Amino acid sequence: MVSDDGRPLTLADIARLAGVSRSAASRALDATAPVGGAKADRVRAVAAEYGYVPNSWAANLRRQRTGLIGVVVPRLTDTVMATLYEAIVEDASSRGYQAAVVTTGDDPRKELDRGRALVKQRVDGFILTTARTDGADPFLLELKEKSIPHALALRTDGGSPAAVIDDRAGGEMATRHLLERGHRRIAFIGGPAHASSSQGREAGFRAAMEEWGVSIGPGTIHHSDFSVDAGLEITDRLLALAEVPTAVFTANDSLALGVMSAAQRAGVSVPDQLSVVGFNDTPLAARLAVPLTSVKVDFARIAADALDLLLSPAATDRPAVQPHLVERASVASI
Amino acid sequence: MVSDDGRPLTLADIARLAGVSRSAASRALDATAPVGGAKADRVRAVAAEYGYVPNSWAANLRRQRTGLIGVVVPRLTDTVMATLYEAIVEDASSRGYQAAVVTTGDDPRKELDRGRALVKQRVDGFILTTARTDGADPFLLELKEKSIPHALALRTDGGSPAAVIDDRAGGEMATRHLLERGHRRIAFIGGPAHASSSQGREAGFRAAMEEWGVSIGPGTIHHSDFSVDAGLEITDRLLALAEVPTAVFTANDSLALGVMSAAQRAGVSVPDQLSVVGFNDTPLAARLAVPLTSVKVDFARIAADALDLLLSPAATDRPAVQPHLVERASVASI
DNA sequence: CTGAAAGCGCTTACAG
DNA sequence: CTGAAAGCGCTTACAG
Repeated sequence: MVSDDGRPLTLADIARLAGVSRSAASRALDATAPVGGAKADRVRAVAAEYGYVPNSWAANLRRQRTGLIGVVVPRLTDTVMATLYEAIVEDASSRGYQAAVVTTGDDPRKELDRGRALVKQRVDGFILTTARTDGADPFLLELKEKSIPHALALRTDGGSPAAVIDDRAGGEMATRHLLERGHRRIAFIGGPAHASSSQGREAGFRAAMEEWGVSIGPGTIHHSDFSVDAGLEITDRLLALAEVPTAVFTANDSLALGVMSAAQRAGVSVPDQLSVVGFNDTPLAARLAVPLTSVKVDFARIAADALDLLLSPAATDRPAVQPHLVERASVASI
Repeated sequence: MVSDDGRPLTLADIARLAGVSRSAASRALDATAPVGGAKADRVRAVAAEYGYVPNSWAANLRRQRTGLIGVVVPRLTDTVMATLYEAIVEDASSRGYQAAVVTTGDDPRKELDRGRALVKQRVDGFILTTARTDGADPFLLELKEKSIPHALALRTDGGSPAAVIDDRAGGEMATRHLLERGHRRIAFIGGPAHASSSQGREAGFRAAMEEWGVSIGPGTIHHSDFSVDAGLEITDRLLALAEVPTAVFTANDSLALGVMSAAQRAGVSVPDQLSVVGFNDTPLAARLAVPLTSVKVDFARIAADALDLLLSPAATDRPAVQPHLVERASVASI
């Protein structure tokens, strides 16, 4: 594994041990186009015997790349982002890449600063979950302008390659589920207005309501920042309406959690007086006092699609990943 | 920022532009021991003007280091781990290091595999949150055996350098708080028996109970895997005891969440019939239907201490970080 | 303080 | 298929 002085073996060591030149050793060990021949076999045998691992930083220096992928997320304390990043790290690793993350706290200024720092670290490309449809995303604009490879995940800006969920289908299935259970006064709580994910889920909500010929009540559509606090606050307002909704569909599970907390604080029983459907099916959903019905998403698939888009020059946009509804106890029939 | 061909400027470019040798340019730009003189000033002016950023991978290759720190955590979907990792990334970045994370899912086999993969990537050192006091930690043993630099965070194995919380003090303050509110039948739910964090919190619990001359009831001390599910399940057992506890102190917030969910499912009111105190004060604690009283921890401090231990050759063990109690609505007086 | 030279560990035209 | 040579972008003894 290591030579006498405790340092890792180098290609030169392997070449010497196999009795070939460094060039031949390098070519024999090249994973993409391994060369044949007796000498090459000997090199591979020696490398395996000594557990030789190429110094990928040196190789990348020569190849003029870094093997590093920059990942930009709002925060890692959001379970969705943590799940996605874990999946990216794992998948990237299997493709011979490393992933480096920066968090933006939803601050475009911070995103620009920290994203640029990663550019200076010479990452080979970026995966962003921070895309906006309003164009107010300075870092993404900079990537485009400088032609730095990038792919979007979970959210799209309408232009760049993006690995996304079929948000509209998810919104439809959640809303239909509530309609089928007899609900008619259904509220929707979305995320930020510039997030395509929230837009799609809202579009699905509206489509299902229209399909069933149910009108959307006044004061029952809200937007937010995807936080528990927003769910708490908006629910207080919903419960104060003249016609209180009997159900709420939220664009993520954090909002749903806020809805349920606010309902409980107000003495409103879930699901008897208020049904709730979330989105993402985060691990906590199943473990709440009242287990949450939620739209489940395959984040490993999203991660794989985003890496494909980034790393395969020929990759075209992937079909949106299909979510599905996981029914639990937070929805009652009326 | 870039030369005509679109590639980043190199040290050679800066040297040429400043009319000095590459050696002189390199020394002028060396952050640790910047050299004086008129030429050096000129180099710095030119570098600033063109926004030159050294290729740190090339520098590290020459310096025989990578500037990469490996971070090993059970999972990133645990808010505590996500918070700590975010803090490590940020702090490491300000010291000129990158952080690469691997997750183990609490599986020593996976930890060994993925940790070794990071060793092969030639990281300069490791920060682990997976230490055990029972010695059954093959990857940590390997790091010690091969003298690979490492520091522990949140948990100690009793030997390696470790940045930890004063868990015992935290356990004492949580338990005293319950005792002061009149509780006597207090249960404790810890984490894994091999986790020093859990051991310390339990020791604090026992010390406070003894200090107040209160005996610990049968069946009221439990260990777990720190999960919500464990909190749910153990609470079911606590509620079935002949003498049901009036309060529970849990070694983390996930367990506390499980306790509260199980209580609500069983129709037991928190805090009227059951008081709960958690540990870590994760963001969710304040946003639950019944806001959770919890022991707050400064994770940024832990991250900084761990990096100090890893990177400063002269660093001695830091004093354990002092937690403090955040009182909310989950504790009632009796 | 300065420059010429060597070298970190690798890959890749080039000529055979 | 193979080897000798050049070079990725940097740092650091060495001699002045």
